Amino acid sequence: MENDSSKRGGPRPGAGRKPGGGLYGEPTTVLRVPTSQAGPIRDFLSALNRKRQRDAQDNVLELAEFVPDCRKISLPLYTSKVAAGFPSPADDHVERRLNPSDYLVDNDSATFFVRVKGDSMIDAGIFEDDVLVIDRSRVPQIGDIVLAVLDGEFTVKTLGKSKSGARLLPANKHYPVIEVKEGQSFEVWGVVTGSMRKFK
Amino acid sequence: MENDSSKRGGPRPGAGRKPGGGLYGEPTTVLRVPTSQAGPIRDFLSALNRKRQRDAQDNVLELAEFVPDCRKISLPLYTSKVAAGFPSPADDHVERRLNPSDYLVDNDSATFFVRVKGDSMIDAGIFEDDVLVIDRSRVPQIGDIVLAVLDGEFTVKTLGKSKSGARLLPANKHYPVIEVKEGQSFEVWGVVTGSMRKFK
DNA sequence: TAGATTGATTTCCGTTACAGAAATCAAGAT
DNA sequence: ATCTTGATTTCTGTAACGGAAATCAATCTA
Repeated sequence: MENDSSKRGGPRPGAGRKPGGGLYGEPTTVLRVPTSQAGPIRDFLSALNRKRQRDAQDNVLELAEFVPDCRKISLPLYTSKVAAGFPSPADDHVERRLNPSDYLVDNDSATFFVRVKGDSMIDAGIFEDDVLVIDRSRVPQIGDIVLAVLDGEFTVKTLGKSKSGARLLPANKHYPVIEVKEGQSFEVWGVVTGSMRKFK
Repeated sequence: MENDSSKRGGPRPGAGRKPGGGLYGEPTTVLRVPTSQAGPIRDFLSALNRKRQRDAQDNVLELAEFVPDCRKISLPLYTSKVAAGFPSPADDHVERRLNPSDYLVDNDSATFFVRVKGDSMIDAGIFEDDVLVIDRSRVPQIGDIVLAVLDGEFTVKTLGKSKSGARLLPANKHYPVIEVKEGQSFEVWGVVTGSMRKFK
């Protein structure tokens, strides 16, 4: 201010923005919301404001847009109840079909099964008494679950690699990693391509 | 702490709550909202969370009908202990021959399949993308894993019992037990008798 | 041995604090 | 009569804070 004797401006007690003079015309509250919902909530508040401007005397707005979508799963096979209460193979809604043999076996002349003993692969979802599908024609890769023979003993483990050769990784923290050492006979007999289990 | 020589506790680098471990399972943002809308927005977020919990328990992805083998295969099932040599069809260690459909399906006309999503039954060895064998003709018992419909939503859980009726037990400690309440529509559509999985 | 306890660690969430923007005031200038 | 001006007051988005909640693994207990 160059002119120190300016007589403009000055104290105006009671001046200042009046309450309700903001964007929403009412007091505000700070809320923490999931980041994914911040945008939608902002959009909603914008829309609410636009509606309030349009309906100056009527500012009722339902939060209908924000009711969670409770759509049911739409499964054509079973959304209608047939008379007996159970769908039948002849039901017109059938869309998917499955045969376990076709699903599990790619190359039947190179496939056999092994029943599992123990829990060393439990974290990979392979439980005691599961039946594993073994495909001899598959080329084993690092990370594959394989049927291996180490010193004449069969074992099912994840194939790993170490500096000196192969290792067999259990999927259960209570079991040690098996390092294949010099002088040991080691062979991969097939790759586990699937598994099946009976519950009852 | 009266005993200064306690040896419990202590530094654990890397301990601490993991990201995504909060109420919303995602990062949050602070928003200022009109006070009149704070309640409705809170209600919305609560409802959204409840829906997310329901969705997480909803582990049925798709259904499929059983179809018989078009070409019957019968492949060897070996014991896991074969002393030496490559297993052969004449090998004494062949436990028996096995067809996956015969192994998994007891009652053709009452069987269908469900593909699973999520991890709510992971401790029962039911992983994402597993295909479950559902037998409609089985009478469900307490302790059975069942395909149930609760308020129009399919879910696979262990059937439990409470004082007031049924409950559905997840096999994952991170999921709550589902209590079936008065007024809810609840039905068991079949018993899980088996499962299968493709690894590759 | 399995499960509980413990002190430390890390993230989360509701609230408070902060600071610049926005709106308002009336005396003085044009 | 209208515009300008420095001061005043409220508003709004974001930063900061602090206790709660969840997690960790060494140690203890049954």
